[in-house]
Amino acid sequence: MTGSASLEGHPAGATRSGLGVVGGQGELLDRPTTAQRVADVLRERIVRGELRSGTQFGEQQLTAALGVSRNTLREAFQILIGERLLIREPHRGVFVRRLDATDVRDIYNVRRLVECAALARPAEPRGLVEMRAAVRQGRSAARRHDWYDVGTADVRFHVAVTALGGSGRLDRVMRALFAELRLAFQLVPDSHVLHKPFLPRNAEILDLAEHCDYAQASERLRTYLDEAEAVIVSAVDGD
Amino acid sequence: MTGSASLEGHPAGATRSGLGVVGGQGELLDRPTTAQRVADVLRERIVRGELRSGTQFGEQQLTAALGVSRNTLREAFQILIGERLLIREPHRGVFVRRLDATDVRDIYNVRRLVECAALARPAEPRGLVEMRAAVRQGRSAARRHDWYDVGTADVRFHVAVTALGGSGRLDRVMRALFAELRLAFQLVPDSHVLHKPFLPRNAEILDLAEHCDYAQASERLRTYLDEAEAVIVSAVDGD
DNA sequence: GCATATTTGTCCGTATGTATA
DNA sequence: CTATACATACGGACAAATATG
Repeated sequence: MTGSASLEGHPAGATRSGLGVVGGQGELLDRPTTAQRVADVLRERIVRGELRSGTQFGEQQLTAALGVSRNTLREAFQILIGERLLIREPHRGVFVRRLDATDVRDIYNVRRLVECAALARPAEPRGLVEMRAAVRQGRSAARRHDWYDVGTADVRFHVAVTALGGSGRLDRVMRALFAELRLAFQLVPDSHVLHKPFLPRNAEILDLAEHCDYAQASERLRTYLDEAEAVIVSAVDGD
Repeated sequence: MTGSASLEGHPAGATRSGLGVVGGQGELLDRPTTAQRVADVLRERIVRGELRSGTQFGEQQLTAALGVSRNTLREAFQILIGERLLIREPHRGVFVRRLDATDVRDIYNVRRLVECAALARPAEPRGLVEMRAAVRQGRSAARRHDWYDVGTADVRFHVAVTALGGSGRLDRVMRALFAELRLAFQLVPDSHVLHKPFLPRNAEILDLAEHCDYAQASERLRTYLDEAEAVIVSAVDGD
């Protein structure tokens, strides 16, 4: 539906690695395998909303479009299923995950627990720098009315908050959760209604953290999350 | 090395589902695919320590031992790589993950953040029941000197603590983390040194939670985690 | 309700590149 | 440096389940 997009011009020969710009998070320092690159491409498309929730991933069609074999494609599926972006219905196929209100509430439960805990402790300067950069990116994107990019900046901000927790594993897990969150964002018809009000809230939270008022920052973040959850849930229910 | 163990007697024909008792956490209500069951079997073996850290998973050998094709096996690999139990070294193969001191510290950073936050709030009765059952199981296993099972009970206890957070996604993520933790347990030569001292600590934490002293319970849990981390890290460094 | 077509699930064979003895 | 072993990736085959007429 979203047109055809080859992975790299499918070089007929096997075991070829094209460019592979994105690279996700890559296990260690490996140049990604084909399945990884396929997963990266599909993840990007899902997150951007080019592949809407519920759309089926026909194996036949995708192998043709991406220029990879069915086996490789299925390996990529397993990666994205593990990240909960895809869901497999046995003998029926894999689909872009469709979130309901319960999912949204669950995601925000995780965020409240993890992010608030991470923010409630003295923040490292590096983390604050990244948060500030995210706030700037968000404002810039809002001026351009690029609401997808506002969402990207928002995610970047909260990834930075998570990083305050000081655990690479937590970062990785939360990054996957934020990808799922993009699926939730798509449930809200007009993105600016969702993102615009929360732009200054991030700035406020950053301000409090910079003034070392971590308790207050954490508290503000909690109400932020409560309200964001309410906006999305109401959009789902009212749909 | 650990002998051969067929998955189900490899029925020659394709698309057969054997028994599949374990079932992990299953996406929804699907009867697991072959790759899922293979992943379940391998995960169990890794967690039990039958497949030690660093051992290579030869595709050729494993396909023969499990009676599945290379494609299916590689799908299972992707699942376990996603759970960080296996690691892929490009063009060399996949290996059981080998944890170092940094990994152990990282795991305990996550645990401190998540578990302490989950425990610091009013606990649901159901959660306490599960925690109590875990304590009982731990004591019983200790009487039998079954230290692996003591470890299982310990994990069960802390899974129950995590469940207090009230998020299915968090549970899932932490379950994977605890599987990784079993890898860390294996770094300590004699398990009873690791597990025995922490048996009464769980009971103490449970007691505090049952008396609704959540702040104190969370605090106790934190020192518990600090000490457990120290024990494992010292075992790694002294190795 | 039944026959048929399509798609998934799984296996096998093979070619190629990479690492290692 | 060559040879060997193995991982990577492709393509084709068939059974089984689901969708379709």
